[in-house]
Amino acid sequence: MVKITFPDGTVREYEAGVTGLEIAKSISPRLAKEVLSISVNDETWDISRAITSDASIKLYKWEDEEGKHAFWHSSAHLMAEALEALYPGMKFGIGPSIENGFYYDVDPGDGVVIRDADMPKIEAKMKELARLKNAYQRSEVSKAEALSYFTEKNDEYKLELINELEDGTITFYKQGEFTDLCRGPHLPSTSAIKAVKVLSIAGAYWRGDEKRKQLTRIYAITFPKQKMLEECLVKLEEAQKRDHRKIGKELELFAFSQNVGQGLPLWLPKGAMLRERLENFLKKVQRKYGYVPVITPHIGNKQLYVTSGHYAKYGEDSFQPINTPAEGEEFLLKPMNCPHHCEIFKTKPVSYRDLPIRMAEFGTVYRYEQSGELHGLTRVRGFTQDDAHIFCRPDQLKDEFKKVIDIIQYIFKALDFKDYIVQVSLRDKENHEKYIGTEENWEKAESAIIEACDERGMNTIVEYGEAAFYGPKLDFMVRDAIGRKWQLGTIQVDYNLPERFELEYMGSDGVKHRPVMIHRAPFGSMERFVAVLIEHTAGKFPLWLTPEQVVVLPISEKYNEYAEKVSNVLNNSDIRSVLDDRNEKIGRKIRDNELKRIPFLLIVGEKEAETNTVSVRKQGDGDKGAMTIEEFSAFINNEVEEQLSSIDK
RNA sequence: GCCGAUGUAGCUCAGGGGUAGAGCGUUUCCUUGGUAAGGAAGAGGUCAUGGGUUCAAUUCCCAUCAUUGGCUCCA
Repeated sequence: MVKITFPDGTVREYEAGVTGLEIAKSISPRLAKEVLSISVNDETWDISRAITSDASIKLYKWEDEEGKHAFWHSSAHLMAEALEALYPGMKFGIGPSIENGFYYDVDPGDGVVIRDADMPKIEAKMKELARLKNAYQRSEVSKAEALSYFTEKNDEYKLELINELEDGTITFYKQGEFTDLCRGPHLPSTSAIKAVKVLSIAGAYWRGDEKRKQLTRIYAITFPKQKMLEECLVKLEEAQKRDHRKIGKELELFAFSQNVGQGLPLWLPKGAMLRERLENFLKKVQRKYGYVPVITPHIGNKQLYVTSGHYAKYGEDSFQPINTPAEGEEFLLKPMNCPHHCEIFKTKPVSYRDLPIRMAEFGTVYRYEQSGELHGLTRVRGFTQDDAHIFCRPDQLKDEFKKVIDIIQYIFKALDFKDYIVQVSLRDKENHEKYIGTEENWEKAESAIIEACDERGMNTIVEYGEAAFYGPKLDFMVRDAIGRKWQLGTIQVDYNLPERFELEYMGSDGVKHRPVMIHRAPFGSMERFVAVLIEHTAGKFPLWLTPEQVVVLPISEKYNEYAEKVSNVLNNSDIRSVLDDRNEKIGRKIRDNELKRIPFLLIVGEKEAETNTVSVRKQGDGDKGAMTIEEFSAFINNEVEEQLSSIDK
């Protein structure tokens, strides 16, 4: 007998060799139907694997990440089996489960290309194989056996993986005709896989290394029920409707032109209005925090970036230098603002009493991003950073850092970004070539960030190797509509640029000292921030931000004059109002303006003109009754006021 | 940059070896209306660009450019 301890602490006895599935059966038939994997002493196992000694266990269902993982990982093997059947001789890389489904990286052999058009074929084969209800059979193999199996199969990718494993830890899983190197766990059989969708096909470098061969990555998702697949597809479709590229076009916020160049966004009037309001909002916050505005040119002498170290690191990712024919000087379109700000710091002697100096600039920068990386407004070649550099004394660093955290959290709260990830990006200690500066300064910078986060009680994740080349960062990441993570706000501690630019201040001791720099951008880039904002709000911006707050709709042409008067009165009291005097019926005007996500529609006809009132219609909420123009104007201004003041609470 | 996909009217898209279609929008006219699409008529396209195959290419092939799903990169 073995003693099995459950998560709630209860202990039950079972025959030695009992499986997870049998334990589930002993609890309830329903659980037995739903259980997908099990953890045995914190190791995840197949539910069909025999437990031979006392253990603490936890059973996982679809609702648990571990359960989904087993399901999708098993599905990846099923897909591999299907691919092997369809493309004999195919070689396999890795096939993990991911957040939403799974993929398999495969090498179909020279000259064989798997195209989008092949996706239905793969899907059909997977369904056909799943119906065979083959069991996933686990076996422990020696390294020699493992190597010989894949040597026979001529699969160099698997051989590479096996060579990195230790003998005695290697397991194979086999279902039907397909055997794979795998740690598991897997489902008992393929029978649970009822719904299959191959989602996309893409290239992916073997082991993520662009110098190595590019394999074909096939993304797919599976479910235990057909209905779940349908729901998932509907969700994907809904998410696509929030795509900022689509809404940006619909609402006339921004555009791209081939004649201007790829990755160079054009802000249309409404988008520019939105962005301007965001900028003004941040400027106001920054004034409160003691920032001073600076303005620097769009180009700078190449030497500036050689000094900063950016040129050595990113010279190739910059637009090529502009030459002055007479002097033969080289200028770069500025890829970042910090060197310019360092030069501002140097314009006069600085005393320790002057610090911290907080220089802020909405600085437009240009980077020659790889063409395959460009994406709507989230990844562009010309963008505006809400940049600032704080020059401070070492003893002020942590406090300044915390204040920047406060600003970013304030901004995110104001725009209702609740789900964000705060990432501490540290250096990869193994990889010295990636970074500049002394060990000592890196230690200081990294601990300053970690301590500041602790003192602000922040929930952070730590990533090694994600630091900037000159210093560690704290990054605020937000997901877009289709689940991709984007870095928005960022705070970076930098001991290196002050060194390179020989920045100094006079200390209280009468000796010159080196200041520390904090680079920070709460929005990150205006372009990316607006993109994510569009996707979060689906284009329904908060009243205080939206380019058009009110549209006045006359019932017929007879009331155009009154409607225009209403609109003018509102505009004069700082409400952004426009007139829709098209020759259309009222129903049509309401529909069109609702689709444009206008927060308030004012319907005016005979009644309203006689009584100096407006009929108010709130977006998505229908008729709200009549008000006088003054009442409405006060109401809107009050709403805006309240929205903004509620952020402070 | 690499692998795949896409490129037809302002927008969303259909079509297909014999030089093109729908819906929406736009223009004009009719209509003057009460809370999510009033009616009619018209304009609008070197079918991304450049080559090739063919009697004939927007359609097939190749290249380029742009967009796009990923990979790599991201100061």
